Amino acid sequence: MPHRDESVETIQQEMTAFARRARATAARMHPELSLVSYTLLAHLDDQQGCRATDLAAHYLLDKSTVSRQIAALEKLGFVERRVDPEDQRVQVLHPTEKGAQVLANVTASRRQAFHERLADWDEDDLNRFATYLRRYNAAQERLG
Amino acid sequence: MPHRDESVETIQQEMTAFARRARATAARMHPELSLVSYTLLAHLDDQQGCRATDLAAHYLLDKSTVSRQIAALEKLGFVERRVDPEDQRVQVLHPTEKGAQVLANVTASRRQAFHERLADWDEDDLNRFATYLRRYNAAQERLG
DNA sequence: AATCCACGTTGTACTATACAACTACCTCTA
DNA sequence: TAGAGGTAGTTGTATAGTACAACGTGGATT
Repeated sequence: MPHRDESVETIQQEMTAFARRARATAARMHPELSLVSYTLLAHLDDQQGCRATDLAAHYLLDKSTVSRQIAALEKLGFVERRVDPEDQRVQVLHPTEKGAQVLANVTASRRQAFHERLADWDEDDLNRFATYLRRYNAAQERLG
Repeated sequence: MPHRDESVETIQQEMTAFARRARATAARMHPELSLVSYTLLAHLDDQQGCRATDLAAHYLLDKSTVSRQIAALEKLGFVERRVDPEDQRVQVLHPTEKGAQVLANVTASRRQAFHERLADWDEDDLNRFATYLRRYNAAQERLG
């Protein structure tokens, strides 16, 4: 059984390796929707629409970044804006039919990739791994 | 106990969330050395020097990307090049004294951050989490 | 020697990102 | 109710990271 420090070291190394690779892998697998666009579109779908500001706050992105990402998604016809009648400043963002479709495709294909990677894991291990990841991310959010 | 699919779904979500955040977090914590530069420099340190081509192959980066990263590290005085006397085309890259110093600092501070995030984990959980991450990354390397 | 291959650099282009300045609009207060 | 101040979003500008293609130089093979 390795000492605590060794495990932490491994976790650090593996998380770093993963982070380094993730975007490129995602981009290779889904040229039509980057990791960030995917995430934003998924959030819109999940929340049944929200504001650019909410996306920025939720994902710790600058509002200008979100503005441009959304502009790109709109240009692709994946997102539409509906001005809030209550407050003319606000645009509520929604996936379009087409956007929802693409999102569904990418989600399915991502899900399949994960299933393949995890195919030979048994159910207990999967469950524990999922729990650990949630715990780790929660701690990271808490501590910055 | 969640079903297999739910665990996979959680793993996917959490890995994605982590990947999205990682670079920005690293950049905030260590403005002096990006996640990529850090990784490259650490590899040089670890391997006691290697070629740009080796870095590119190991990290799946284009050689031009590595070339520019190394150029930047050299400009900062963190890396030096030694032309291989056996083959004039080859430059063996090494961290400088200064580079090794900075690397050590960043490593220490990253390690501390991980220790903080994982402070309230018990030893068994840490060990299992480390094992799972290694296994996951190995599978990802295998399957692309 | 001629050809081919390996190593690295440079030109070019694109994406993601931040910060700052700006416009338009809302809200609150004197 | 007019002005002050705050909020939502866009645009200008700059930077980092990345890839691909074209190239130069030097080693290896035939």
